[in-house]
Amino acid sequence: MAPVEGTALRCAGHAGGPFCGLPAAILAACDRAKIPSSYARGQILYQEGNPALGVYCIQEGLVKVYRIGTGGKEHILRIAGPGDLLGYRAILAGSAHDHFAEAVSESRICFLSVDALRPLLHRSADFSALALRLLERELCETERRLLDASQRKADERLLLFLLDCGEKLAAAGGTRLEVPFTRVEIADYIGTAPETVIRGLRRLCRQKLIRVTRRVIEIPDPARLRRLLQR
Amino acid sequence: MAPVEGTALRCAGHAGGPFCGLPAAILAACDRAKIPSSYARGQILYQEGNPALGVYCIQEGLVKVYRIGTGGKEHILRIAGPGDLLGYRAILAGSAHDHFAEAVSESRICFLSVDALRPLLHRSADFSALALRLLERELCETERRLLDASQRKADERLLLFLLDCGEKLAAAGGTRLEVPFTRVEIADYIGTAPETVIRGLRRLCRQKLIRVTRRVIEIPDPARLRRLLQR
DNA sequence: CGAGAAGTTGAGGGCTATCAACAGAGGTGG
DNA sequence: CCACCTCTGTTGATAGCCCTCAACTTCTCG
Repeated sequence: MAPVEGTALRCAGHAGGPFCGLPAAILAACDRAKIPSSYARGQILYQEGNPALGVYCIQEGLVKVYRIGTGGKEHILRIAGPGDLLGYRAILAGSAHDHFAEAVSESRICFLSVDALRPLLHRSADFSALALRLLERELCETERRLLDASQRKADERLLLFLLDCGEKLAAAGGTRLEVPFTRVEIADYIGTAPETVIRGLRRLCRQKLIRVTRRVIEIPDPARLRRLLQR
Repeated sequence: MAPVEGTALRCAGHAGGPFCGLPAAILAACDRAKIPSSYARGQILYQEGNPALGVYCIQEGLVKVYRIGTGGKEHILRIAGPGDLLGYRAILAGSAHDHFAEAVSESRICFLSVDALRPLLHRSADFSALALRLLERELCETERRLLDASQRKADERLLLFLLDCGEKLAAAGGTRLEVPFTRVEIADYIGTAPETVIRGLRRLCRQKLIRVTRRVIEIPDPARLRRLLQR
């Protein structure tokens, strides 16, 4: 891919980003229309029921995407990181948002209003292809999680969470993770009780597989953890 | 929608079918290309790893879509019925199938080869819109199941299965279901053990909420079951 | 410093997986 | 037609995972 100047591309973070492959003209248009802003931990991007005003492209930070289930319990559908695009589904479906999006760490996020996007949407088949790619990826991811939720024990799901987090946070290759999630949030993500998360972490500690100090988790040997999940 | 003659439309089963909304010319082309055939219970439409040869449109019968999880255990991702389209995801992604599709009851299913489809695919934006709708629907459904898998007890998931089955099978409004699934398959769908399914059914029987004789399940008052799930 | 949130630990119990044994149905071959 | 076999369904017993509750500690922030 030719190196195209413009922050829309930089928003995507890297070559694998969502906008990768779009024509330069469209990238430039997006670039002009985008509104960058900062979010603190706990700030809401949008809520269930909100009308879809545009899409959000994460430049830096992590965002939790969740629903409220039975009994007001939060369920985290997905954790979005740099390069991920949020809020596009409601626009595709022409409906209101059906989930919440909330920053879990200090984040820099660009907003692209639907008004600015609409003319491009209708003019270019590239956007359909983009949307298809995004949906497909999200669907694969969700199906994988459904399988894990059905067939894995809580401890294994915790392991999966740690490894996933490792990939999202330590793209640099480091094994020391500053996990921005509370124990309750981890529990809401893997579908268990916070106490179970704590005891799971403790067990892994005792087995010298990880080291935990507050929100910092070190994974000396990720490959070893992955091996535990094989069988 | 104007009534368009052609079996492609009839394949879709009803006005809400997947092809609904496509131009008549495309429908006619699909109609010419389709190959109808019959499947017995247990017959495989395609397997994980198979190259994507085309799409399957279910005219009659039920098909289970599943993966093999840890320890060779089957996990049913979805149950497809009349009007549902299968196998299109591998074509969109340009990859091999990543799951299995198998008839669970006597079925009539039309096959549309990718070769016949390809020229249409590239020529028409309608197909993108169709694919987006299908993916979106599938994703919503999967997310709902993920939530249920994480937050509902096995008995509640059984209830959800029965109600879903009711909708799929008894479109005529009847409350008497000829469920084509074995207890093991029900267990694989809701993510539990077959014994748990059996005991759940028995408990519902004792509470006079359903009547079970072999594979026939009667639900006198679906609304009452649904109310149990509210809280 | 105080209050509230987050994290931790222990005890208890319910849900559910697992194992084992058996009953019934359906299909096959003699 | 019957014997046999296999697959499915069923039941009971047992064990273990994990949820719930409650108390307590630690951290954070005004």
